Amino acid sequence: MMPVEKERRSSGRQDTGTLGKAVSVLELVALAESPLRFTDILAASGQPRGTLHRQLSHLVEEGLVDLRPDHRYEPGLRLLRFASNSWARNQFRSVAEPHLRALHEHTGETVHLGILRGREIIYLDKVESRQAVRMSSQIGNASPAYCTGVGKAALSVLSDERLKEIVSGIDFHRFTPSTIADARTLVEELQEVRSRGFAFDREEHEAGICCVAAPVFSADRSLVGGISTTGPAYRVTPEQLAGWAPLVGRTAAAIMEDMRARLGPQR
Amino acid sequence: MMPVEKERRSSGRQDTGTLGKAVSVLELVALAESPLRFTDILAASGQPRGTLHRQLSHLVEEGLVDLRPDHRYEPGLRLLRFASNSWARNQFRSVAEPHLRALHEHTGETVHLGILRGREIIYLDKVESRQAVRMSSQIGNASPAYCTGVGKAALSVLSDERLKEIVSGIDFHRFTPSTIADARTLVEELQEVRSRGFAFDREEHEAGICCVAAPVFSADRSLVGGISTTGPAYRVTPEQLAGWAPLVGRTAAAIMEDMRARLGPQR
DNA sequence: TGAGAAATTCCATTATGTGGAACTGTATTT
DNA sequence: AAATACAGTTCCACATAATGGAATTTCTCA
Repeated sequence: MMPVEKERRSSGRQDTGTLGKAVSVLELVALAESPLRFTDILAASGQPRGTLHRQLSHLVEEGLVDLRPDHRYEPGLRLLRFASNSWARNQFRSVAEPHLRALHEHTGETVHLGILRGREIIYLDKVESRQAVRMSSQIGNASPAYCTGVGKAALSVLSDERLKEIVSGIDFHRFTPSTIADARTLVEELQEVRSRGFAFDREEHEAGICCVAAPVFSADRSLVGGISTTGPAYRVTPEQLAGWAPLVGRTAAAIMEDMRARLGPQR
Repeated sequence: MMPVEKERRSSGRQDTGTLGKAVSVLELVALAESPLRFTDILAASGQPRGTLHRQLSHLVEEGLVDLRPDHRYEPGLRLLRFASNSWARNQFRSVAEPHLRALHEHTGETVHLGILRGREIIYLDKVESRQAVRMSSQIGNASPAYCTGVGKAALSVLSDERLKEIVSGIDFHRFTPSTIADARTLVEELQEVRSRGFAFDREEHEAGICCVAAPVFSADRSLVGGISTTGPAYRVTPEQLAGWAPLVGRTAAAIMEDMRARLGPQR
């Protein structure tokens, strides 16, 4: 017998045993562009047939995944239920909400709230310039931190140690000609963001989209994120963005003030 | 040794093994009013210490649950990410959306889209009368089918067989004086809904809130739900509701028409 | 600073998940 | 209509990974 060494997962994933594998499968289904067939998941997951079949059965049984009559798997409604509560009760988000509205009133442009998770920014809230788009497609979406305004603002308040750890793991990708595409440039940029107190995104993630962002963080910096005002490049000039910066900064400060008041100073 | 018979879970839950237990714990955390301590979860879950601790560690590791510095567990951001995609890509919802808007334009009141899952209605979308409340606390929320307009509309299009199965499992609870509180009354009411084609909710779930709802379902009725127009009792008279009924019915028909066109007639 | 509560770690035991292979059902081709 | 290929499901000997009682560490607040 020679168990040698069980092939280690490429990403630095710890061992979360059976659950981890099931969640990988769930992720595959949840983030897929369209409902997947068993075979598709089989190929993508690298799991053996029998195992995958049981995993999916259990996920379906639990309502996390739905199996349609045409044998395609799609995310289940129970996910929505879980997320709905966590969103509604998220303290970060609920504290920030009125401030985001106010910021939107002043600027007339779209306002975002995002939070750093690993190397990604997850958008927690959004106030759109156009009318009611309830749970916008953006909420819950993730974007790389290194090329978004909110992301750079968030990164800028991390300790050098944590920052180094994160930056070293970034897989840079040029979304547009102005995307920052290497660690050195990013760190330099973040130095500037630190001294300025806010970050710009000049079409670094999406062509034609710019923003100003300011960091928001809990007292112990265990929660790090940011807010931003975003607009189309043709309408929002660099001067305009710079003009909004102080307001965005004050809004961020007000949110942190409120957080401290509500959550107590320990965090 | 006498393993006798492993205590069967009270609710008709199948065996989903390790995953099922982990999901129960996740649900506990996700649906809790506020972040829970380890001990709270321990008591609520009935799991042994060591086991629960590992389960939570794994959930945290996977990002489904967050452990705050004060040793309290709260739902993790990854849930949001999963749900965001499933919501945005949900075909039922996306087909219905423009129709919901139109219905809202005509009535001026809040419009809901809900889907039946077991004995509950899960709200998939909402167009509010007042200004932008993006992902309202309602979206993703669940309410009992038997006392909501959307729920009764959905139940009314089920086969007698499926209906019987569901009704027999309902745990009736009087939310208001007018809540239907027994199976017989419910079935009678559903007969009426069937012949009328739409359902009313006259303050049966929440005092002061009424609605008219019409069923929406896929061709094979594997997906069953409904749409409704809701308003406060003081403003929305029974006559007003009845007046809206045909419009709500036509909207539901239009949604089903679109679904058939987009998903093909098989479903 | 100490007592008590809460959280975390440990580890022998065994229940549970694993995965290769066989099987069944359903399209597609000749 | 028979043959072929492909997708989905079931099975079961085996080994891994979950279990849970108890010991240990860490927090909390008199």
